[in-house]
Amino acid sequence: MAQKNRLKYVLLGLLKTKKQTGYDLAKSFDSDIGEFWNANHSQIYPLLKRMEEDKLIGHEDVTVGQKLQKKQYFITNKGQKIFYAWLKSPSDLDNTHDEFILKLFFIDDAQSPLLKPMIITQQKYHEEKLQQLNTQFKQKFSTQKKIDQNFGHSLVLRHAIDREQGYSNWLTEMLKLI
Amino acid sequence: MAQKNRLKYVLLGLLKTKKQTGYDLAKSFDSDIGEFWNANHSQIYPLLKRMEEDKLIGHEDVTVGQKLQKKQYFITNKGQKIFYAWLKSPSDLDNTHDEFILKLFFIDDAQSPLLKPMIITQQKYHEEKLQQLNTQFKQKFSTQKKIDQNFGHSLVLRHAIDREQGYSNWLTEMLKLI
DNA sequence: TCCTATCATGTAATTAATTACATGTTTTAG
DNA sequence: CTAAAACATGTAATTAATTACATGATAGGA
Repeated sequence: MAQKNRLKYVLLGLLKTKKQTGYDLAKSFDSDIGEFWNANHSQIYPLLKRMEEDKLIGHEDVTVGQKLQKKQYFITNKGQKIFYAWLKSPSDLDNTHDEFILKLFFIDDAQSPLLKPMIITQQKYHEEKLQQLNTQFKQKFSTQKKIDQNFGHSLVLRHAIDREQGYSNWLTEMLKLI
Repeated sequence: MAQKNRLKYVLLGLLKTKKQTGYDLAKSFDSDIGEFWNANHSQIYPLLKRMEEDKLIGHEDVTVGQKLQKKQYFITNKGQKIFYAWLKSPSDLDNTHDEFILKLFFIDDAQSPLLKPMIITQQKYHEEKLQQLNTQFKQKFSTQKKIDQNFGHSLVLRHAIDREQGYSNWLTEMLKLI
């Protein structure tokens, strides 16, 4: 993919809640937000530098222990402005790149022997995912208070669960069809 | 995004059914396959050249009218082989880049005034999409025969419809919640 | 006959994103 | 005390993908 650069907004959104280092930001993609967005540190560090040049963020140097230098990034007013402008702007949806769907497209013949094993493998994968997401939801949103304080996050996780459930159902339906 | 290069397999898959020019292949992404995969001619032409060097495809020159030179590409045995190897290989799913979901993630407060207009805009979009997909399905798969001959394609379209329906339902649920 | 849409094929410049390379510090568990 | 895991920050090389640049032919309708 070229351009769009929505990662910029992700970083601003993460910095909106609290000051963080590039390392902290990179870690966010391993857990919660990683469910639907990804980035590695080698993309994040240079982007932070550019964003600082554009005055969307700033940083203060923090020394840990004897020598370790950390950069605590924070969002600026300008950063907040463009973040909220983005939030209010119309969203567009990239088409999903689901490799299984792509493969399926090329199976012309309903009787193809390839079909069944493909579906079963995929089903296993999505069922695991579904379970994992359900566990995650229970852990993160055990109380109504937690839901209210991270409302968007809870909606997004609920959506991911719905999506996986739908996928799973569709796969089951397919197995019946063939 | 960098690498994966599944476009290679898409082109092979398209050439599997019939000989085509780069132009024809590029057009495929405007219609059916474009629902879930994209590519433009400036990516396709160089890739075809590379694929020919790798002996996955070949071409014959066709002259139309007085001077127009077309290149009719066809798949080779080697191309068929790696295509079917790919079909049988395990699939992985890139995470979806849904900008609306991303924005939602950053709405912490259930009472945020941003929420409602965001959802309504999105709902309109997905309902249009759903209608459009339903029309497409009726047009393409009006008879059982047509379904049987393009089985994978029909499953994929059905999946896209399910997905949109699920998305729509989820948006409706959200509106009730807030 | 002329004009426009579609057919047809490329290259260049730029950006996004992944993988690999590179280095050093601090904390924690055994 | 020591080793490993986690913290912390960068750069380089490569590939994927988009947008823009560039050119020309053919078919069909007005």
